[in-house]
Amino acid sequence: MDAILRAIVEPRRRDILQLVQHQEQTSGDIAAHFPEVTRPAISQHLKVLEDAGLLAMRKEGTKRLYQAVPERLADLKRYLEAFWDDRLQLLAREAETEERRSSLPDDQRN
Amino acid sequence: MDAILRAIVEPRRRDILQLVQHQEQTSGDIAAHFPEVTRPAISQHLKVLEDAGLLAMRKEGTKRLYQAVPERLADLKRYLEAFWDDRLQLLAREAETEERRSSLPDDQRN
DNA sequence: CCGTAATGTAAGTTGACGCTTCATTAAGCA
DNA sequence: TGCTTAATGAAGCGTCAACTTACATTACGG
Repeated sequence: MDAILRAIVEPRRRDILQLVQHQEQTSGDIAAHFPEVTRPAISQHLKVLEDAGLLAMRKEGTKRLYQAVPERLADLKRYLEAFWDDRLQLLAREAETEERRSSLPDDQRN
Repeated sequence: MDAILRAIVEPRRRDILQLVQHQEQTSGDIAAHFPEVTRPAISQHLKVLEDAGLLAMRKEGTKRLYQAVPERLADLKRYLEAFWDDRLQLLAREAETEERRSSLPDDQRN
């Protein structure tokens, strides 16, 4: 999950995700949308996105076609929903560090 | 929006956000939950979160009380909804870089 | 085979950032 | 005023990641 978050934080990678969200694109096509950086840079971004499971790749001759994997974005969406909606993680961490806090003067009301 | 995304990518900052999501906490209280790092480190994280608008601070004597700003998280939520649900941004970028692609040999089918 | 096109990999540079230590501000209190 | 507590500021360090240039791989077409 951390990998997904790190992947989509980079603005360039978000742009790439947008590009291949609804149709396959070759590495070259994608790179052509970003004249400000070189092709290897795009290649590296594609690798990060693929490793995070956000992109699927299939070869066609010497070309490589990339496309978004919507399920992974759904995973992220679910994670964030949980993040801002429930306090289970908070409680978990509370219990985890409870003992260390016993030296504190206040905030012992739970 | 980029600031918000960068802020929540750091796992420690997500933990901090959880801590102050439903109740105010002093800087010291927050730092006490993270014995693995020093207080200045937490201070710096708090500053990043505050700059991103995710945290509100109020002084009380020598203490500083922090609390999450739910509206900012809502902003992020809306942004992500738009991100994976519509292709407006894709179309915008297409139009933006259309001219540069005219030198390419392929992919001229739209 | 050999050349060329499409792409990825390797190595190195640079800037950002999370962290530590040390110093500083600010408030409360004798 | 001067001491203590709560907290940030500043300088410096190490690591990571995004980028570039140069090289390697893979597949097709003569």
